[in-house]
Amino acid sequence: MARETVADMPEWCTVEVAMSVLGGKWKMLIVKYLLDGACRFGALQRALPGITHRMLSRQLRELEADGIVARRAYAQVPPKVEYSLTPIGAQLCGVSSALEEWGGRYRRAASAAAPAAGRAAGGAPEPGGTSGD
Amino acid sequence: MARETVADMPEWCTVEVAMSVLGGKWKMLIVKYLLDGACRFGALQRALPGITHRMLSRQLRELEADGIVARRAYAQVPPKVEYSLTPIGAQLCGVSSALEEWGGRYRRAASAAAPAAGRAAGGAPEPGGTSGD
DNA sequence: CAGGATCCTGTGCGATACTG
DNA sequence: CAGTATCGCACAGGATCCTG
Repeated sequence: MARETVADMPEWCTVEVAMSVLGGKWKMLIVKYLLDGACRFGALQRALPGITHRMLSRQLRELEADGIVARRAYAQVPPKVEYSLTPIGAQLCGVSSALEEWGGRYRRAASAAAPAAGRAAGGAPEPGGTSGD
Repeated sequence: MARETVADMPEWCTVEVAMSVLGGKWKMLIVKYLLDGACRFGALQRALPGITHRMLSRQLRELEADGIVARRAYAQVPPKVEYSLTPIGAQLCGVSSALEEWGGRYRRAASAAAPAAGRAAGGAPEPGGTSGD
């Protein structure tokens, strides 16, 4: 068992609940994209550069099991499946934008501190500098 | 190499930037706790139920390298080290609260859908139910 | 009290190939 | 076009012991 403990976690760690559902490399990205509107499997894959067919499929199924996304399959000859956010999934809008805003701010700071080297080897984004917005 | 690509990622995925820094099981929890104010290693460990000495140490060092937390060591005989958030780290406040809010809402929904079984085996939090805020 | 080193394990994530 | 099965690696996360 890994993270089937949503309703099982103590009161104090609601963020842990959220992270357990949105954790991983792709979940948030998928959600963020679906916030723009429902779309097909193929469209999603095209939208997530780097994700494999298998991974997208798996993440989608997990999100579905978690009640975040809804799956609508059309009984056609060329299979067509549309994914969309459930109401609770749509409410991730706030999380997504907060993450986006901070991410942008952080990257800006990181770029300012290490214009040509990312931050791999200690290039921390200058704590007391560019972050003053 | 895993995630030393902060300043290296394309424009569209700021959330990926954020997730790469805050991903993992503990980062967000540590940040969330530090948002309450600076505190010592021991206090943090006591505050994070389940985290090991080693893990906390490692996560803290990673967060420090990422410029999220600041470390202040006192040259005393019983070593005393205080951790706090850097300015950019403190700005995670919004992310943290968004996550908390959604997490709470999600758990509420999950509990409503599966009052006695979590959601391990398909207990998704009723898409069209309690989520109507 | 803080933190590093070593060892071990589960699983997240990915490449490829096959099915309907 | 969408989904699944198998295989495999690398890494996140953890237990334990050792140092200043």
